[in-house]
Amino acid sequence: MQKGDVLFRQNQTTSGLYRVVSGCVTLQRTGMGGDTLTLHRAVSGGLFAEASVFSATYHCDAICTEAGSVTKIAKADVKATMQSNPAFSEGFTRLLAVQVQQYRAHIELLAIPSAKERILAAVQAGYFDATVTELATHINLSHEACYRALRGLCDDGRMLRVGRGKYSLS
Amino acid sequence: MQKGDVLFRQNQTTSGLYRVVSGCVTLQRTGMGGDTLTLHRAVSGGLFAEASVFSATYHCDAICTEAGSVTKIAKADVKATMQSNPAFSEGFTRLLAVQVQQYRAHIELLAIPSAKERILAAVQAGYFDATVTELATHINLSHEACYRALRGLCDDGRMLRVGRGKYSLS
DNA sequence: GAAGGCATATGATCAAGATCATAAAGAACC
DNA sequence: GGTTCTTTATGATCTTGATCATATGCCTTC
Repeated sequence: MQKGDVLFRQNQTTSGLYRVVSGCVTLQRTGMGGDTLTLHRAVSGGLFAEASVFSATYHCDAICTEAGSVTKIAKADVKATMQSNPAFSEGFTRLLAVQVQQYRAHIELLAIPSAKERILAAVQAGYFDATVTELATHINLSHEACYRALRGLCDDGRMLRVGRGKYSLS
Repeated sequence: MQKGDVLFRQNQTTSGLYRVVSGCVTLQRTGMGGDTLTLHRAVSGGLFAEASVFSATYHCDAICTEAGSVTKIAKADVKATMQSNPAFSEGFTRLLAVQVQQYRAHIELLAIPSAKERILAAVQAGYFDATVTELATHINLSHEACYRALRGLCDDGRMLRVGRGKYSLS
């Protein structure tokens, strides 16, 4: 899996869910204006497209953003294991429940009007694990606004610039 | 259950999920600034707080916005039934999977920059089933901007004003 | 090493939504 | 009927983030 590779695109028929062995995959949707929106970032050990097990088509694009490898788990296998193994079933359901709550938290984050406060909340929530540009697309900000807000937070003393493109909570 | 009643608040210990028999309940979170954000609206027949089955505490407030009644389903009952009834288990899991996709779609909706386009998308997605004010809190707009955008869409001929506070797609 | 691409960074300008203010219609309550 | 509250609705002003422009550092690739 190389950077830029497309694992699947939205509206494609679902075949199963994926586990990231190494590298990084983002789930994103492309608006009518060509603007991309990051919905999820899966790194080593993470799963993605879990909800596809109950859907006929994928609802977003899966793009590799860091070379590595993934394993696919077929829909049928998941369903069969859910039937036969209650523990797996509960685990899988819990996984989705956690996602529901994460998305709710994310929607709440997006509702924060001020760019600075939004970024601070995002950093505190551990969203900022990649590039600033990536963070920006994740939290509905232009990357310029994102850089400026980070700069502002550093000026306020609420964050620290620890290197080029590297910031941390103070 | 009267209008304004609180079914539960965030951070309270979870006891189970709910089914709305009649009336309406909204799940909302209150920001540090006192601003409220609507995360979900459950009407007759709808469930809410499903994800709480796998969580120790509720992650938002449940407020009655229209008098009616609800039934509570205990966490333990859900878990037990999931163990013994694979069909129920799959159904419940599917419910959460659908929610995950709905939230993703909602996040995508929130990413639409233009107020008019965002509202149009929200109306097409069937979000506009209550008041304009309610819709506004649901899609991260001030209610003033919401009224104005609706007016603009009517002027454009893309929507129709069918009465005071009533609009429909043209 | 040269070239190209991407992330970083900042400045200037502009448009769009937030905010504040005001008012009228409708519903709820006494 | 009168009072109060909410929703609807619109106007004026202001802030803020989007957009456009530009430049540099870093990494990859040839």
